[in-house]
Amino acid sequence: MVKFAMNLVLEKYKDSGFKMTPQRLAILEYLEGNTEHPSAEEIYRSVIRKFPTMSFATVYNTLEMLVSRGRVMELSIDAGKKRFDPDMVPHHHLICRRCRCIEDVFEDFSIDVSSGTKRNFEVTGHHIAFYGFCPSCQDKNDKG
Amino acid sequence: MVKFAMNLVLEKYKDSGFKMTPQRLAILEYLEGNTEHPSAEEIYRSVIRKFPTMSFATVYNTLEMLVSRGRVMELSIDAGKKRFDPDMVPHHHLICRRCRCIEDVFEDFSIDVSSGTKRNFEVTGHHIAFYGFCPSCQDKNDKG
DNA sequence: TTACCATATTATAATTATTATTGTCAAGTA
DNA sequence: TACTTGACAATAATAATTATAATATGGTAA
Ligand SMILES: [Mn+2]
Ligand SMILES: [Mn+2]
Ligand SMILES: [Zn+2]
Ligand SMILES: [Zn+2]
Repeated sequence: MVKFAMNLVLEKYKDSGFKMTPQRLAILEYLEGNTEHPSAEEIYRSVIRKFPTMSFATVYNTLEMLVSRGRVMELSIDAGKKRFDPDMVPHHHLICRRCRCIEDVFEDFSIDVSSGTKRNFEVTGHHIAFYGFCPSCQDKNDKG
Repeated sequence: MVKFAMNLVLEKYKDSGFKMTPQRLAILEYLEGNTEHPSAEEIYRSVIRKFPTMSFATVYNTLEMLVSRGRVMELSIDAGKKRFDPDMVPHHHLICRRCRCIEDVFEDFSIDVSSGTKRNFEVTGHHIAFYGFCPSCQDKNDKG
């Protein structure tokens, strides 16, 4: 089962032009279908279980490579750290102000982008960040 | 003219509950009406011209105080660093992918927030980030 | 299959952004 | 005046990320 998933990821990236290594495969495997929007550290903490010699630099290098090749999205919606999204289909996010969890929103809100072009801004994309409190954080009183 | 502006800022924050100091006044003065969405460093670089003994910690402390009291907004739309917006009126932003300049967008796009409540997410606000290229960056070819 | 080489990995140093700590001082107050 | 409070600055500490350099390895061409 795990092996099968591994083969799928390997299959998917085999002819992608970049060198496949066990480390990269582990990172890609971790990201495949992952909707948690992990940070570099979370990715590192996960893959190091399988590859104890894994370097943090490898995680950053691989992420940088994947982002530059349009395989992974870099999200700037969490202050202080980047978070990564393997889902390249344009979509939006629900962000919990308390625990910083991030959920996907796939609705298309058909935003009128012309306000940008009015100002000679060439708009190539947009992202809606919905801020609020996730189900498990609504109970807890401290909404700092 | 400068003195007059200074008095306006002083007037505005006089009865706000926090102690007015020359350093804070300089920071507030710099932020007043500023639409550049500066980072802490840019604020520091500006105010230190008037107050050469100004500490970076004072900038961060003052910003933290202003954010916690709802006087200034903290923006998480630039990877790696926070940027600050003294305009508390809800609005959106145009972000240049190349030079990272940020422009205000005050249109109300009347987004349907119900997609959040469907998932038991309590949505308290939203922000649209329009990504693209500012007028001066469209000329330059390298759109990395 | 093997030898080669461009590139990946690792350890580590350096940088950048931010937060925490601490001693000092100045304004307000009993 | 003595006491309290909070702001300031210096500086240390931490977190996230990027850069450097030596070594190892995947992919390929002979
Ligand atoms: Mn997502
Ligand atoms: Mn703004
Ligand atoms: Zn939450
Ligand atoms: Zn620009």
